[in-house]
Amino acid sequence: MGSTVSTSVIKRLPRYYRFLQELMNNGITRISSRELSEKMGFTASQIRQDLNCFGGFGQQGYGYNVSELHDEIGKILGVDKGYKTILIGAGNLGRAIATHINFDARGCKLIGIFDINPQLLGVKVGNIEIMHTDSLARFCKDNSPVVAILCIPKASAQQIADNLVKFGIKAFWNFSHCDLKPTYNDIIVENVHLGDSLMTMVYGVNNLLPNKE
Amino acid sequence: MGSTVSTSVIKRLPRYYRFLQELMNNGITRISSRELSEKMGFTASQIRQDLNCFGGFGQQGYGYNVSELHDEIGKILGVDKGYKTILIGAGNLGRAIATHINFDARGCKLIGIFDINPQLLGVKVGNIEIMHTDSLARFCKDNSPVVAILCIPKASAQQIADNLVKFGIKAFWNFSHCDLKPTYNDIIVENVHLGDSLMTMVYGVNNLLPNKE
DNA sequence: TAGATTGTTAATCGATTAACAATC
DNA sequence: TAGATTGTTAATCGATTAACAATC
Repeated sequence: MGSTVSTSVIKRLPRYYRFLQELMNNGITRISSRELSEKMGFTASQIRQDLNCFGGFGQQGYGYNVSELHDEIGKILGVDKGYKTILIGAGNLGRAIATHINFDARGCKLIGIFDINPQLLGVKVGNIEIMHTDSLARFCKDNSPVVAILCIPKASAQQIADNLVKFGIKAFWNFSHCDLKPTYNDIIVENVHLGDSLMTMVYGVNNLLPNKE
Repeated sequence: MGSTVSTSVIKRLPRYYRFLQELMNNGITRISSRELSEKMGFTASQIRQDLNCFGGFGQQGYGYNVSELHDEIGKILGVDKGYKTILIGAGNLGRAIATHINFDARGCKLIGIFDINPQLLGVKVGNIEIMHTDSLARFCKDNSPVVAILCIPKASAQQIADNLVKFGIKAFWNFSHCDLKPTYNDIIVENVHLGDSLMTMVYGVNNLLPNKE
């Protein structure tokens, strides 16, 4: 239960989950850590090490049952939990996230979208009507969402996050251009810095290409 | 030049860059590794260690000059390079990326957007007209883009990437739901797995909340 | 049974932190 | 000069890899 698994391992779990899904789709029912390692680019040792953080899912002399392992990892990740989720900020990025992400397959259920811009009120994104940020408190009281996705400018992000914690939000998926510091303990924060990711890539290019200057 | 800096360090550079920008905006001209460590949540040791991978930017007894350090890191990252960039896939996510990201401030210059859907031809995203994927070869010949952003379904991602490499693309910012394996060497790939990020967060929630079952 | 492959312990490697001499 | 803080080396910590006994 509570025994903490390192975040390095956790971050690899979704990747295992994806590859196992792929294998299932290809009708492969059984795989050894060595075969999986070749497909995924991890070492077989690491795969066995990782999986054994959660239990012995394999069988000596046989390997792993693909769909069984897939389901186990899904359970560990919580893909079937359907945590009630709201999205704040229905700009370009917010609307894209709302429509592009398969929340249901990843343990979330999108139940509300909010924006501060009155012009967006009632506009539909997927099958959800955008509501005004003013109605957040009421909505949270009535529906008890657990996860909040922040697609708002960094200036307002911290303050809105603080409020949301008061409204009972337990986790943030944060696309705002800042590092959230939740005021309270036991709040999960996953910061997504797309700009940082792009700059990392640019560093790579910059150090790959011969400088022409 | 070529002396390799670990990716752990590289991935922290954009974060330094952001915080230093923030400090500049607040009119702070000078900072010690200890002060910076408190703001950023790294240890002072790590900050000095990181920066010294690239040179001695500080001064004993004084600390670091904020704007100088900011500019040095910017130069290391290549934020002023303006690498010509194209975006493939003008769906919800593609259009959001095109409009939401400040490419110019991150070493990229978005010069073309492509989609396979004929209905999108000529539609403007920002100030760029969507072109058909069929014209990619021609466009690359004429304009020599270096970076490609992939916002296309995973089924077609690998094949399009292979083609783009033939057209001279040197780096991918990949939002497709797959891990790109570029066929050639010396190609930079930055995979962004938004779904994985969400699942990591869900794992956190799942292991934080008391299971009610 | 013999062969294969796991689960798990031990060895290695790399990254982070601590310490301190150099120096502004 | 004395105080502060870097640059850098050494110590620690954690994560990855290798090895192998257990076992299917």
